[in-house]
Amino acid sequence: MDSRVSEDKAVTPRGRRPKGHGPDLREAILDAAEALFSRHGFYGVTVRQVAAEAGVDTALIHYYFGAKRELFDSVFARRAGILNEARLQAMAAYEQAHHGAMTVEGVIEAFIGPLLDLSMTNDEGWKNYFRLVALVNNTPAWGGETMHRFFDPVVHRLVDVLKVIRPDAEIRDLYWCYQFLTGSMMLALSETGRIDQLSDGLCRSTDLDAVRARIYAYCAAGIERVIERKPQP
Amino acid sequence: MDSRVSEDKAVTPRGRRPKGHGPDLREAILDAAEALFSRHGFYGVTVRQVAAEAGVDTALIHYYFGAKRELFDSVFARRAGILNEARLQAMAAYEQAHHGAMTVEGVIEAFIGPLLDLSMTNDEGWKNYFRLVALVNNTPAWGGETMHRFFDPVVHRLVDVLKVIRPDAEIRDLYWCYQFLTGSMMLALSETGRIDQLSDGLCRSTDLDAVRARIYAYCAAGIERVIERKPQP
DNA sequence: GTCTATAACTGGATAGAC
DNA sequence: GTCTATCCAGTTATAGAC
Repeated sequence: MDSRVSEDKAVTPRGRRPKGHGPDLREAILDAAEALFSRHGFYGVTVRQVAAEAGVDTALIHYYFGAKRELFDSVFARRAGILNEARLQAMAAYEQAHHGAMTVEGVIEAFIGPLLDLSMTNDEGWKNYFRLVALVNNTPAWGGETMHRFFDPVVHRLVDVLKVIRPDAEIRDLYWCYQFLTGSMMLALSETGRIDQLSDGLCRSTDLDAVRARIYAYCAAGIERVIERKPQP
Repeated sequence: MDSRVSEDKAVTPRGRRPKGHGPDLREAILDAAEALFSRHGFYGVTVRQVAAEAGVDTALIHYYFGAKRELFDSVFARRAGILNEARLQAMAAYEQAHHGAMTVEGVIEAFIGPLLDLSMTNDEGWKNYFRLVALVNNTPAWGGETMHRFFDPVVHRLVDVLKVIRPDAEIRDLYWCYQFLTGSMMLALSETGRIDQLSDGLCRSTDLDAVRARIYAYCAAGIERVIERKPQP
């Protein structure tokens, strides 16, 4: 790293890493923002609240990230890469291990499994992140475009693999099935507490083992039935 | 209905009907609020914006509905009754017409169909309303509780009927399947435009006929497979 | 890098005229 | 019922001290 910054815009170091002191404040801010945005949405959170939660001053947030919207984008982008990598790897591993004998359910497991794994990590941040993605996913205003920017490649990968297993499947069916699947998956990962009240405590939305035990079969069966019936023209 | 209101709190007529002049401003305000809240969420909309959209003054909104939150609740409650009524009726009709020969897919159609029907009405308001419900449905902070207050009875009805058709089914499986189903359904009804970009125009999220042609089969197959496999203890 | 202070503005809500 | 005018709490964002 060159110590002389010469003269390329020496104004504000937006997006710059902090020097390297003990507790990384930049990450702390992102964690706090992630937790709050995921529960109340972009407009439901103030920069002040994020600052309070992170134990820093509001000015510092603007110093690191610029405007509030840029902070939000940074939160969204932070884990997207890791997530995509994990999913692509899981799908590649499944293909390698089972090529010639791949099943729809197997592919679905490779596609959804990593999300459940990450959500069950000690890192509570992943739960918040998935809540955030779910929230963005059904934000009509700008959600579609955002999802598109970050997550399309993995989905195309899924569709491609399904097409390999079921060559007769109509592509449009696969896209619609993906949409059904992602709706179920995102709601489950949001852990909204709805099922707890609905079932009067019989099911708990935090019980991701229960989700895992059912969602692969549920989605796979749905996909199979849709692609196996000739759709009416 | 008694015409004499005697003396019960003659302060502000919150929640009162307007006298009976030409264009019903109260409804216009609700329509505007519905459209805006459904796209930007509660915090993403200002009372001023609602007023502008409805062509009225902000003061009038407070006159009719009180605080902003009460306006939101009024929007949410307005169509809930009609919707629940339509769904209960569709399910009852299905039961009557097919008792003895009910299928999972038939029940699911009775459960989901009315939403698609209403969304395809000329009344654009229903589309906004479903977007709003979807948004509330995965709002971790207070969404679960709100859904619970308004929509639990229809869901219990669905679960009961499914239990009749498949007496061996575990109740917990049915609740989880309902959650998967509602995630798919709400996302589809939100028409976020995501699938349009994802599929590069091959599918359009506004194409509810395409949704209808697939979602019944998808959900029914999912439910059947989940309840037919013995879950591991 | 981090904090203090504050500028500049937007929001919800109401009082009171008509 | 409806609008005008306004209050004031709370917000983003920045300038500048340390």
